[in-house]
Amino acid sequence: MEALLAKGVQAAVKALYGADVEINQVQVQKTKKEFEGHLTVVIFPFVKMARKSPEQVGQELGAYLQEQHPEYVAGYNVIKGFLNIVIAESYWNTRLNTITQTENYGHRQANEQAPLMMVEYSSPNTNKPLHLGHIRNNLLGYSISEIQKANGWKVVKTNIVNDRGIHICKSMLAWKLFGNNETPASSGKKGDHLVGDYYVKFDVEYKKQVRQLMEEQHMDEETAKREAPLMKEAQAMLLKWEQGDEEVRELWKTMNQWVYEGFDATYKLLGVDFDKIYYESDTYLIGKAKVEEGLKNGVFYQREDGSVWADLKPEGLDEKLLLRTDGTSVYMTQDIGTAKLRFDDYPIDKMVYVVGNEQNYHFQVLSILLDKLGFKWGKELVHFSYGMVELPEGKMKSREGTVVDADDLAQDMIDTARETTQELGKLEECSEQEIAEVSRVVGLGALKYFILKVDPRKNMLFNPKESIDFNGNTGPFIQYTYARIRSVLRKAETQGIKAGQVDVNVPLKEKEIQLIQLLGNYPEVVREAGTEFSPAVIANYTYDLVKEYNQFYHDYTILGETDEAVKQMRITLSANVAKVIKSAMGLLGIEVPERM
RNA sequence: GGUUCCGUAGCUCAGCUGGAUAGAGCAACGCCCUUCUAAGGCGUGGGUCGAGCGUUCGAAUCGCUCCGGGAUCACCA
Repeated sequence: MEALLAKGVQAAVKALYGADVEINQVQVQKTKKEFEGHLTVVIFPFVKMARKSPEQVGQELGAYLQEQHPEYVAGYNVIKGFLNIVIAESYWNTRLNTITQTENYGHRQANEQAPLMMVEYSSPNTNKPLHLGHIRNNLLGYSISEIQKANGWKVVKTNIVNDRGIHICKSMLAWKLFGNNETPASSGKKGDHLVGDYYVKFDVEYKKQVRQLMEEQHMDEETAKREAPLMKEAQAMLLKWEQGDEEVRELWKTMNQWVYEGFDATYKLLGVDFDKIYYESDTYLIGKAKVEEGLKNGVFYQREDGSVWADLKPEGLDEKLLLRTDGTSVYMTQDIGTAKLRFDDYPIDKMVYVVGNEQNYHFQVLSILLDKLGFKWGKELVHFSYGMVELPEGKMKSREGTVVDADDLAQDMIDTARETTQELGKLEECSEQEIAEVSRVVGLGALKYFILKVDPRKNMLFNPKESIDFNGNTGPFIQYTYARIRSVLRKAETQGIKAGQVDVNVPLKEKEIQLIQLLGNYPEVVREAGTEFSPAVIANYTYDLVKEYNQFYHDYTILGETDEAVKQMRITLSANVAKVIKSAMGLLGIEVPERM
């Protein structure tokens, strides 16, 4: 609609003033509520070429448009430098009919030739359970994948598990020393939590040793940290792992397996999934090989101590280490290896890394290095950089026990949803199974919406003391509206009325036009969410739509309407709002209930 | 210190490719269920858009300076 009007204005300016204007110079926006009209043309850009007052130009353009396009321009008014256009009712009804007919409205389906986007997200360490920060990562990763699919990309969701290194050895060692063969089965603990507990146990015992060494042997802190027997043992274990020591590898496999089972449960609870999972233990050697290849080709250089570096000073950055003196790999080396493996596995056109903004520098460097190594998508890789989740006290710190555990939080939300459901007396005649399902959907909806509605780039605050809301600009508010519409539609169906084509001449209330206009914007919103990499765009749009619908729902009766054509239109309008809510929430990974 | 992101109502956030008197939600107070789900709707109060200068017909939005905060600049991942 906006585009159509913009074109009309462009032609009008040409006809009236003989001036050529670029289409993007024509500013068409939604008319503010206080004024009459639906779309507004800003006319300041044309006053110079017309050499008339803004008022006059507005009048002339309005008159011209109405004369040339009576099929959609029903009227106009000019206030200051703004030309407000009233769009014809028949146009809106036609628009509604088009939306009703469109399959997968707002989505562009990928075809065979569609480009392939790989989205890496989650990427956990196997030494501790997922926390709130991971929740944001997982929700963003899943949602942006869905959004890009809706924009016509083929998407491969991937996860790189950091399954090796000193941190896992710490958990393994602590378990060996203090674990008494505890297993998830024997203790009933979730595997990732169990392993995480031993990681904490290591830290506690290690600190004791450090303190002891400082007090009894008068070491300074640095030395004590290095000399503590536990640390030395962990390092020895890592070495054994690298050498493929059977016993160490066996324990490593067992404990990682526990963690994976735990992660899988969390992923399932959150409703996120992956098409392909990579493990760093499989990719780090490939990274080393790739770096050595780069060394041979003169892309990198070696220092006298044997370490390998990339010189990024020409790019305005510093030098970057890629292989240590002892030849072992670092984080960057592993990411290069993973990239190589992925490149071999898939015809990747665009690579997206969903990783926190604390790693902006890392990805700036990675992009340059991949490009230097000849990965065609290296230069164009997207670091979907998102802000931290902060607590009122600041950053979450596992050592201070301030991390918000992912499983606990999700479960709390579901429990709260259930309590609220009971307090409000909803679902009283439903089965336990149905209540549990609605509680799950609503609780998770509240959590997901809370996270996804804020601009991903920004840091966000989570206050555990003030639990996540279920009223206002929230997931449940949107879900509730959906359930309400579904309820009306069910009743309509028992009366034998279904959504369908509406009479083009049916009269429309302003609120109804507003809704059709909002529905009409959906495809553009999906597109913007894709190019901006922002699920928040979808969330905020849906909130606006739902808010508008609730006002309509409050002000007008649907089933009680006596004019059959109007009734039909309202049912169709409602059905389309429900359709878009469900679609939009789907892009956020949020389910919608039939009743709540 | 270099780089970079951020600063909008008491709180959490929209708005930022310049456009009309800066919007929501929460919290506070008041009203609306014999009518399709009140997890809803309506209303009241609450703002030097961190500060200043500049560009412009027009600046929360663009540029510069400053103030305040975060991240990062590891032979950690």
